[in-house]
Amino acid sequence: MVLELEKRLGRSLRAVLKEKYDLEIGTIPLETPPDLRLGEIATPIAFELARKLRKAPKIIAQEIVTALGPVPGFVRFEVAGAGYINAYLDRAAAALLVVPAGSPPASERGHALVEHTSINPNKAAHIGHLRNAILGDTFVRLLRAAGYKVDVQNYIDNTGVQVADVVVGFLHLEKKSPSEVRALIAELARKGERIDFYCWDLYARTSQWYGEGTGEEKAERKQLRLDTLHLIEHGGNDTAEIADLISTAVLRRHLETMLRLDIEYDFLPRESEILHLKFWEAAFEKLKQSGVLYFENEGKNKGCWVMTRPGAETIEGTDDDAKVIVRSNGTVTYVGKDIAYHLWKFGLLGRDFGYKRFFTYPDHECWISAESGEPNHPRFGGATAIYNVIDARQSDPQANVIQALRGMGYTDQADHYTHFSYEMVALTPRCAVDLGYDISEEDKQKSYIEVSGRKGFGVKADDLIDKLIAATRAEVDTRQTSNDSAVRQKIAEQIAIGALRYFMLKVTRNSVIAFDFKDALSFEGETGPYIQYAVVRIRNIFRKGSTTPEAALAGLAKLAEQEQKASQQASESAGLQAGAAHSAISDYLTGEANEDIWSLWLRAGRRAQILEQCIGTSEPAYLAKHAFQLAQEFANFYHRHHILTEEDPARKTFLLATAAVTLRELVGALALLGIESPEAM
RNA sequence: GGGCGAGUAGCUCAAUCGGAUAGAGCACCGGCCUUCUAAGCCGGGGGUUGUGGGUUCGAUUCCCGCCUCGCCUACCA
Repeated sequence: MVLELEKRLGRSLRAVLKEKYDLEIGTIPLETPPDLRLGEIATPIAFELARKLRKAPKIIAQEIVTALGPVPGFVRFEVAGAGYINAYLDRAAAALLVVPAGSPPASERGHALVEHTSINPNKAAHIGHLRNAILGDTFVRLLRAAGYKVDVQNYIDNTGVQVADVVVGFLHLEKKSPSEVRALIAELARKGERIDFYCWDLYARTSQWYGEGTGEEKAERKQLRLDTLHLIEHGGNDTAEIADLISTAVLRRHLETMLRLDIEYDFLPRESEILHLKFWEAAFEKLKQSGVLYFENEGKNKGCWVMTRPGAETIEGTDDDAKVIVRSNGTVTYVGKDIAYHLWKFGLLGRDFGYKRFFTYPDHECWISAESGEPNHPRFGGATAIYNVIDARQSDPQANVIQALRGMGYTDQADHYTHFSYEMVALTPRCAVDLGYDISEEDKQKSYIEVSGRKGFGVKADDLIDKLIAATRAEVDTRQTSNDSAVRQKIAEQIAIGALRYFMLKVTRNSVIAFDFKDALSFEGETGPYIQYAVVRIRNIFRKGSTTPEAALAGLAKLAEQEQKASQQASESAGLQAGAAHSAISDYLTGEANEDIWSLWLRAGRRAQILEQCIGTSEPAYLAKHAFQLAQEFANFYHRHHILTEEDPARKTFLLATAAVTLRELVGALALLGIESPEAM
């Protein structure tokens, strides 16, 4: 509603500026005034024009208002302050615009590909990975709600050093053969234990082992690590078999963990297929042809294929700062493989993966890459816009990939490549101590300490989820004495997940989250459960009142219809007094005592506006904030206006409709955040 | 050394493209459960927006200098 009216006002203002001053303004700046007494929409445009027109802003504002005339949906415009133009909505009409459920978006906005999660499959997921997956999954929901077709991908680096490290652990610390590893995986599964937790410890032990022993031993172990990596990359040997067993088993665990948070994927492209299907060779040719890559004959990168870094000044002679893509021994770096993969994402590589089914969700299948796949598979790749949810530390390599695409002439694709970057989740020193980690005096002074999978330092995702569910279950048990255990468990899980997802989403992407159990386990104030609680309260009103939100909204629509009829009749019979025919709905939304109600309706009408803001800035936090504010305004309304005891039937209808609209918007906003709305709390 | 990001209330964070009186939550203090659930509501104290300049009608926001912190800066992935 607000978005529509803003667009309408913008068009009217543009027309006035064109006609009166012969000015073409691209977009008129529109903002929300700090107080409802100053209207609902405002523009400071007169300030901008003051210099150009050599007039005081206040005078310009007045001229614009005079020239504006009536605009449908608005009751008046005022000049305020030093030259603001404040627009006042027709409140009853605006509310009636919010009542109908929004039509589903035309799914013609394009084909987006979102890559998120992408955890190395060699250990359990930790809280940093949760932030990634929750941000990515939420953004997928936003894009879909806005009308994009979205493919969700989770890139699996199953042949990298991290997997190699844990394989070294199995082979050389635990002396296990492939069949023994296979047996271990089966054994753990049978006992209901987590293989990714097992690997978490083994990975940390192996990392430590590399650094122990004599200098000679260290060198040997370093070589062992490298040899293991090469055996895995090459494939077709025992080492590679263990890598495949482990990475696949751990990957399954990651999918299970994420499913607890309602996070699903469509496709899992793996590094092994990018290697074996020779994506790089195809990309290498294109990179050479386009001149993005050149062979370095001099300097420190002599003998390598390199590319100029983004933003680098063109310099004469040797560019020692260039990014190495192919090493002098002929092997390709990570960025090189990533360029090839991204050419595939945009459908520019000329090669494709094979596809196999891997994991079944209730309503769809998740596919995984394969050298030779199944004949009938969905199509992936060839997107028009891509979003890579990757932490801020990787902005350099991401920029390199974009630079390469641009250099190859794919400027449109480069422009639609978004590094959806976010800051890491770290632990507060207090939290680290509570978890039993030994931390240095230096670290104790810091406000946060970076987690490290290599050191086994961090909070595992499943541990946190278990802990959250236990805490919410204890609380639910004290409140829901009449519900049975299964119902309580379901509620506890919904609240726990709501708390966790909201915790990760309420902070903007570029701020480091210093994790603390006290904050994460909080269910009061600006939290997911606070919003869920508002939903439950509204549902209770309808339950106690023996009616439904649908009936309430229909009731309001009927009320509006009757008023319109009455007003028409009045104008036909009484002529001049037509304008004076007053509307009850309008009365309910005006006056000092009703400002909170109007404020609630106004915010309920902002969904489309917030959604566009989130997508335009790749920032889900705005929606999280919106949902909280809506819940907060409802809580305020709830305490001031008692609905079920309202005696005036028309006003009761209106108050019920207010609750119904709020309910719909809260449930909708929570769903976009990936948070369920419980029936009871 | 270079690049990127950050510094806002005791703490954790917001603040739309440069706009009106810098806002929330937590913590703290004081009230409110015979009511549609107190996971809630109301009230209160709390700020030289790191610092010094500049740009202008207007700066938390943009520019320059300085201070502090984090990350990136491999022929690792």
